[in-house]
Amino acid sequence: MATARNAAAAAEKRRVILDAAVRVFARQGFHTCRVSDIADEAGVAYGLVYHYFRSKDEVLDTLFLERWNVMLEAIREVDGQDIPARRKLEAIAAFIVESYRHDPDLMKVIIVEVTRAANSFGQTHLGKISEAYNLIASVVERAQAAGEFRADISPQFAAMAFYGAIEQVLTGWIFDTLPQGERDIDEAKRLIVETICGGLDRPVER
Amino acid sequence: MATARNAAAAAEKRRVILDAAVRVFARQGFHTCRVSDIADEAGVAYGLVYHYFRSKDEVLDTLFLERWNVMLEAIREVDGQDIPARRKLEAIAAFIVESYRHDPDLMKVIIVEVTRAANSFGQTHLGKISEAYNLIASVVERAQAAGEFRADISPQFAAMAFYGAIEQVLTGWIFDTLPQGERDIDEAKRLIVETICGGLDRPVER
DNA sequence: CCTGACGTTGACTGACCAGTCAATCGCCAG
DNA sequence: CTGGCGATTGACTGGTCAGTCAACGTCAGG
Repeated sequence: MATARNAAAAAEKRRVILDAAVRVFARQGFHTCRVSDIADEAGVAYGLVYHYFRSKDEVLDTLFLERWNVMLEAIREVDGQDIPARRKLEAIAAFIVESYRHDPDLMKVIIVEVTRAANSFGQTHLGKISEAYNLIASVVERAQAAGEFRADISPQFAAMAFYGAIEQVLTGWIFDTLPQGERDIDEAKRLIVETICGGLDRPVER
Repeated sequence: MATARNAAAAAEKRRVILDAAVRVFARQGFHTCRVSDIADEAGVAYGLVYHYFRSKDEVLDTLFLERWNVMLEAIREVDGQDIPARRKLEAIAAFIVESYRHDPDLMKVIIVEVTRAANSFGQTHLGKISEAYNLIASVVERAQAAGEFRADISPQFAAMAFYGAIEQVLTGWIFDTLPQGERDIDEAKRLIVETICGGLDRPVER
């Protein structure tokens, strides 16, 4: 049983390092922190980080991919349900917002260091990031075909607006430009979808 | 007249360095490039960059502030006009889109290295950046008071969605995630406002 | 108890680069 | 022609870190 026990212990150590990295990246930023900061935070020797990861970059890559894949999976799951498109967008927005509520540090790292860092890591993961845009775009496209959404706005474009609005709101929370009480966070789920689907215009009476 | 001629020449040299920096930052990114790259691109000795700027950071700060202030001024000017709110948002979107068309490299640098780099330079310029959000929010707020826009979406929030959508579209162009023919760029101005104001929902018949 | 494989350590190295500075240049006024 | 001042040059320095590696610890299986 030695191997199994070791493998489990090794996986745990790896996790400890990843979790420490999230805190350090969130606090200091990826470029500003040193690998030794991660090791210190994890309570582990400098070299051990290189035992579990090939490079500092790989630590961030791992964090990003782990979480992003979960999100893509969630979007696909929502997309498969037989509900109105607007409900789908609500579910997607809710998932992302809840991800933030559940682990703000991790979301901060992913958004600030990868998603919005289109130059450095965003470049590397452009493909993965685009997958999310494309999934959203296809939700919109099918909604247009079904007559749920107006057809004169390109789905790609609508996806950008939708995702852009979400990311901007999270960024607002991350950098304290927007209030982030429990109430505000719940309210945001509604507002995002309401803004993008309903629009700002005062509706002609119903 | 020595002083005057020198002053003009000095201002020109400074400009040459700034313009070179835009190209280098756009091509390689701020963190990845060396100060010597800027000097080379400008056809100037390394040390001269430090004659005109205190630091590498100051070069980027200057580029950002120069352009951002022009934009804030433009938004204020639009806001002062006596036109419907929707027209104001159209004008703001058009201004930003045209800024991109006119100098994509500069806009790329500002968005990628400052606006979206909320960790490094974004932090420094958070105040300036927020000014833009606040101006947009106040356009929305007054439109709500006047009954032009529905009142159940917070102006701050609407501003985030609006600005977020624009930035996401520019980012799409910058990283070739969205098509950027002349037609697409013109179309974008309309689509951004149409999406945010009109919403994605198929309108109940008019 | 021994052995060897693997987890763990942290001092060290090599590369890189921002910013400095002493030396030179070029232009103008007197 | 000359003195002087600001523009210009680029070699050099100091500090920083990512990544390496040789040594040490631990533990399971023989």
